[in-house]
Order: sequence, then structure tokens, then C-alpha cells
Amino acid sequence: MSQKIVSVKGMRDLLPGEIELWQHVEGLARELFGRYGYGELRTPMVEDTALFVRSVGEETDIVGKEMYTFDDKAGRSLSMRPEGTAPAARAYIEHSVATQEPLTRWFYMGPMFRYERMQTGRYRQFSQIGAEAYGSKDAAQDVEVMDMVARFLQALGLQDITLNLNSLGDEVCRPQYHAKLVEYLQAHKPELCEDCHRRLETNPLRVLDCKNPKCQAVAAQGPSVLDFLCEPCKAHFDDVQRKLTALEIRFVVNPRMVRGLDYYTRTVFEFVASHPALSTASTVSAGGRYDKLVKSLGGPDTPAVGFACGLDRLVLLLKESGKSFAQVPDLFIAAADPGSHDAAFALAGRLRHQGLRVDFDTRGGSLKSQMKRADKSGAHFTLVLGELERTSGQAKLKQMSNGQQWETSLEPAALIATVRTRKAESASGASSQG
RNA sequence: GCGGCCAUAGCUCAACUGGUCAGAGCGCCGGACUGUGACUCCGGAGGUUACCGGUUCGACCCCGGUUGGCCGCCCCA
Repeated sequence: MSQKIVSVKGMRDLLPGEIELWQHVEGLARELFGRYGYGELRTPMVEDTALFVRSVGEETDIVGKEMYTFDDKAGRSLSMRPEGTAPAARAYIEHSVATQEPLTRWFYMGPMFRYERMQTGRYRQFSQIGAEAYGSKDAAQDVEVMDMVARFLQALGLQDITLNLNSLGDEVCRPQYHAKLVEYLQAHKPELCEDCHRRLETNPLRVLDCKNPKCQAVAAQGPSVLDFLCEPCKAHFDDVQRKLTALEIRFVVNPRMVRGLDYYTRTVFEFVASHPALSTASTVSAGGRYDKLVKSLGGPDTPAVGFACGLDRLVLLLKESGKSFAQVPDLFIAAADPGSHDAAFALAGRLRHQGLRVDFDTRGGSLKSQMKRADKSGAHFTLVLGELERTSGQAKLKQMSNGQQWETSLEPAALIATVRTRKAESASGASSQG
């Protein structure tokens, strides 16, 4: 077999039949986020490599080994974006948005790229929907973002979602906690697993969410971030919880939850789904506050908070729910004989011009094959156009679900009216039965 | 990056310990039903058994490599 070219490992095609699920999720996000006052942002898929090194963190796995990095023809080091927060912050600074709009709210959606091993709900090209709010340090902003995610997941009909909440403190209190934690972990080093010995050197916080039972036992006895929060951070964290409660958003404080990216301060959160189909990909959305990021990238000192949802995982859950979002034609037009093919095609065109969803087999073929095609298309109605109809200007409209037929005029406006009326009637009839 | 499992038609899968085993169902196309789909019946197309090499008289089956997939670890959405 000559080598056929297939899609690159970890990247896939989305064909009609599946794409509708994606469109549904994306449409819901646009509508909902717009309702909260967020405007859509689109940034390039490729950025200066330095942007991610400086924001995400040089020592993180994402930057250290998962980025698609290459030199362009001028020798610039570019990287496919591995996440959306850094590009958004870059755009925020580049366009001096802060001077125009002190409180800025953006959302984005699109593909991200990370070179890693494939697994359930994990691809090398994956999609995220996220939002960022710049300019407010009030806990209300943290809660607005979490509320938005919660409503989003709820609107998708997803069940068994838990919101985990934690605070990582700020530049004042985090170093103190960090030092205490390292001291504690060093003392218990013999009880930790091999991986954690390494984590102790690279990122001690990660020991806290190691899945090894022995490590968990050690972590459970260790110092909690929450005991080390400075007054302002503690007040903020309390405020966040109070405001979440006021909005009736349930959450679980998890003092051992950490983040893989360096830029987070204070509030961090994760929405975790318990559906078995997700396996180890149960975190469906994650985010937090990053008050120092904008400044560290050369912008004005601007507090910010945001989140990202893994779209692939949401779609996976939606698929499991078995819901269908397929778009089917209102009407299929079949030509009874080859001599009517042109007339049928013209009629289909006129109806489409006026907004009707019409399918027609441009290949022609026997009436039977066209009827099969009509059935397969899922069209609500089929109209057979032949010599009789062309001379009389009248035709039969057949409802595919039950075979019932009605006489209708071929005049487009009248035909469309008939289709719409019959469709509405059958829809209400079906719903009143269910 | 590490470990385990796997790879047969478009899809889901068969083929005793290597010897007519390259098949079924679904899907697709056509016919029975010469102006009406679904149900039923009949027929047809479609695979050098992922790729490369090896062992053997003989390989879908055994061995090695490559590529790809699934699962776990790492990490993450």
C-alpha cells in the first residue's frame, strides 16, 4: 500500500455529525459569556516563545517539554500557544487597553497545542474556552468568573460537577509557606515516593497532590497554605467564599490543590466532573487569580482573574449524554423523472433563497434512490416533482415521519408557509405526547 | 519521557494448536416495487489481514523493527 497521509498524531478531524456538538458548546459559551459582559478576543495561534517562558514559567512542564517551538525563516523563536491566558495578557498590554477600559472582560475559544502523550480527553491539539477579567481585585470578580463557569457547565446539562477552591496567597505570604512546607517535607523525605523526591527539588507544592497514599498521608499532616495567608489574602479568600455562598454556588475548600502554571496568586479553582468516561481527565475547567502577570509582562500593575475550560472534555461528556444537535433539512425535493430534474433543482434554489433548509440530489437518479436519500437526510418533508406537478402547479408534500401527505402549491411563498405550518404542528403534536 | 495492551472491509468484530479462513453483521450501491423512503427478500461493490523485515514447505496467526491506537504514570484542560 502506498503510504497514505493521515492526520498528525494527537490531532483530529471533526466531521459533520460530531461538529454539531462543538457548535452547540461554543454557541452556548458566546451567548452566556456575552450576558456577563465579556467580549470575544481572538489572538494568533503562534506567539513569540519568550511570552510563554516568561508567563507560564520556565520550569513548568508546559514550557519545559510540551511546547511546539520552532524558528521561522528570519530566525525568530516562535511557539504554538499552549494556553490562552498569556496571549490575552499580551494583547491587553499591546493595545493599552487599561487606559481605555479600566475593567476589561474578555473570553476566547480556540485550539491550543501541547506535545504530550495521548490519553482520554487529551490531545496535542485541543480546544479551550476561557475568559479573563482585568482590573478588579475585588472578590466579586473571582466569584463572577466562577459563577459564569458554573452556569456554563449547568447549561450544558452536566451533572456531578464539584468546585474545588483554594488560595495560594501572594508574594508576601507564599514564600513563608513555601519555606515551611519544604522544611516539613525534607523532614519526612524518607516517607515520600521517588517522584516526590524529585518534586521536592523542582516544585514542592506538587507533592501536595501526589496520588501516592503515603505521600498523601504526609501531605495531610503538613502545614496548610490557609494557615499562612497574610491578612489581606485571608480577607480576600473569606470574601470569595462569602460571595459564592450568596450566589448559592457550592464549593469545597481543598488546601492541597495547586496549579501547574507559575502565574497564579490567591484564588485558584477547579471544576471536576465525576463521569467515568473522563477517566483521569476529570478536571473540566480550571482557573484562578493572577495579579502579577500583566505587570511581569511589562504592562501596568493590573489584577486579573480567569479560567479555561477543556472543550474536548466537555464535548466528550455531552456525547455521553446522547443528546443530538443534528441539523436536518426542512424539505427534500425529488424529481420524478429526468425531465423534471432542472425544474426540481430550480425550485430547491428558490426555496433556499427564501430561507428554507432544502436538500436535493444533484446527481439525479431513480425516484426510489432519491426517496432513500430523503429518508437518510432526515428531512421533515419530501416533495416529488414530476410532469404532473409542473403542469398543475400543485404537488404533494409528504411527512417522512408518518407518510402523511398534503396537497400544496408549488409557488415558493405558499409552499414555505405549508412546510412551516405542518412542521410546527407535528412538533407540537410530538411534544404533547411526550 | 516511562510502563502495559492492541492493529483483519467505511464501522463493529470472526477465522481450532501457523495448512481453501480471508468471513459475518451494519453501512453503501442496485433489484423485487417501471411516481414515493423506513420493514422484508435477493444481488453487488469493497481488504496485497497497518507498514518493513525474519523464521517456515507454508504466516492474519510465530519473532524483530517502524508507525498508529487504547490504558496507566508524569503532567495537565
